[in-house]
Amino acid sequence: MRVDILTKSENLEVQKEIISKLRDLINYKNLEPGDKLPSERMLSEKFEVSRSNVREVIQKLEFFGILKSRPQSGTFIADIGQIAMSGMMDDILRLEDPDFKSLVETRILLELKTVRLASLRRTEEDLEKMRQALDAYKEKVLNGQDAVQEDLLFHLAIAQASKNTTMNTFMLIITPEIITNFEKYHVCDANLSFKGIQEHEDIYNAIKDQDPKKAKEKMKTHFKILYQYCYNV
Amino acid sequence: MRVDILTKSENLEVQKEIISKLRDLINYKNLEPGDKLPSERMLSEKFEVSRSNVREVIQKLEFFGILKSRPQSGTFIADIGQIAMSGMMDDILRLEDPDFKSLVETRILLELKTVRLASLRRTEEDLEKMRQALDAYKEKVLNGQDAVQEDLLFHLAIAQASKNTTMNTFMLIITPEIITNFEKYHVCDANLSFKGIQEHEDIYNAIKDQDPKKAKEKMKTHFKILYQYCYNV
DNA sequence: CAAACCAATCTGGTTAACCAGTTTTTGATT
DNA sequence: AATCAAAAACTGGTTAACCAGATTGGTTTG
Repeated sequence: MRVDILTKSENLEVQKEIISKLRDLINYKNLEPGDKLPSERMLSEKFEVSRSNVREVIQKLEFFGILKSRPQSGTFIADIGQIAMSGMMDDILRLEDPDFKSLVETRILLELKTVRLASLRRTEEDLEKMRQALDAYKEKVLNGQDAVQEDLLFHLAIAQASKNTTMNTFMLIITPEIITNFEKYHVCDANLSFKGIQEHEDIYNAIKDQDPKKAKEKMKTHFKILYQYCYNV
Repeated sequence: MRVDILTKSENLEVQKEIISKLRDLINYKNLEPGDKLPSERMLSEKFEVSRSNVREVIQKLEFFGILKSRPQSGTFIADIGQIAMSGMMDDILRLEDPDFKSLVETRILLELKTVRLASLRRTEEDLEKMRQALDAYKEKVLNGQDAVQEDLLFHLAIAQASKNTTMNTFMLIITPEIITNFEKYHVCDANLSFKGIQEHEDIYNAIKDQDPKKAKEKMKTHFKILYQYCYNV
C-alpha cells in the first residue's frame, strides 16, 4: 500500500486544479477502464503546468487505485470504471485535513476492533512484543517521565497482533498526529499515566488469555478517560 | 493528508533497506525530535543510493508523520520522539500488502460506524447526494447491468455524510481494491444486486429519519450476504 | 564587546536532459 | 496486397544541473 502525496499548501491547490481538469478530460473523451491517458508531457502542456505537477497528481491517483502507470508505456485508467473514478475524484477533491476529533473517533473505532482480533489471533511472539512495550511504558511512568510514545507503541503492538494489515496501516497513519495532539493539549498528565499502567496490564492479560470480550471491555474503559479529555479540548 | 508512496516491487526493497539504515543512523547518532537529518545528498552518498531513492523514503516517512522537511533548510525529526519513531519505523518495515479478507474486515468496521455517524450528522445536501447515487445504482441494476461502482459510490456518499474526514479518507483508500476484488471474484451477481436495492433504500431511509440504530442494523444485514460471499472465496 | 551586516555555503525543491523499453510507423521484400 | 524486419517516435522513469531561500561564520561597525 502506498502512502504518498505532497502536503505543501500551495501545491495542493495546483494539484486539485489538475485533478479537476483531468476528470473533465476523462469524462469529455469518454475514457474507459484500461484506456491510456495522454502522456505526461502532453498533459503538462495542455494544463499549462510542469510535468512534475502532473506526475505528483498521477502518483496520488495511483495511490488511491484510480490510475496505473506502466513504465515506457503509459498511464492507464484502473479497472474500477468511469463512474466510480469520476465519483472518487470528486471525493478526493473534497477531502480535507483531518481534525483531532475525527482522529480520536477513528482511533477508538479501530482499537476496539484490533484488540478483539488480537486476543483471537495473537501469537507468542506478539505477546512478547506487547510485553516489552508495556514494560517500557511502566518504567517511564514510574520514573515520573512522559510516556505518550511508549503508550502508543503498546497500542501499535496490539494492531500488529490483530493480523489485519489494513487496520495496522491505518493505525500507523493516525498515530503521529495523535501523539502531537496529545502532547500539545497535555491529554496525558502524570497521574493519568499512572492509572494507565493497570489498564494496560488488564488489556494485555485479556489478550494473553484470548478473551476477546474482556479485551474489548478493558480497552473501552481505557479510552473512557481519554475520550472525556479529548472532548474537553 | 498525503498518500503517496511508490509501489514498484523492486524499489520497495531498496526503500526498506534505506529506512532500516536511516533508523540505525538515527539511533546511533541519538537524534531527537526537532533535530536535523543529514542532507539528502549526504544520505544518498552514505547509503550508496540515488538521491531520488532517499527523497522517496523521506516523503514516505513524512506521510507517516515521522519526518518533516522544510524547503531550503533541511529534513527534521517530527515531534513524536525517538522511541515512537524507531518503533514506527520497525512497524512500517514489517507492513505487508493488504489481503482481501483484511480489506473486507476493515470496510465492514468502518461502514457500520460511518452509517451511524451519517444518520446523526447528515445534511440535506448529503441526503441529495446519496439519493442520486442510489438512483444511479437502481437504474443500472434494473437494466441488468453490473453496478458495483454505483454501489460503492453510494457507500462513499455515506462516508462523506459521516463528517469524519479520517474515516472518509480510509474508505477512499480501500474502495478501489474492494471494487477490483469484487469484480475479480464476481462477488455481486445480478440477483444479489437486485436484493441490494431494497437494502440500500432501507439504509437511506434510516439515515434520512436520523435513526442511527436502525441505520446500523440495516447496514449489518446488507453486509451479511457480502460477508458470506467473501469468506467463500 | 555586542550587534549588524554580508557573503559563502548548504538546503530541499524544481527543471531539463537523458535513458531504456515499448509502440507505432515505415518500407522493402515476397 | 501481405509480411515482417527495422527504425523512428513516444512512453514513464531516472539522473544531473540549476534555483531560490535559509543558514552560518566571519567581519565590520557602533
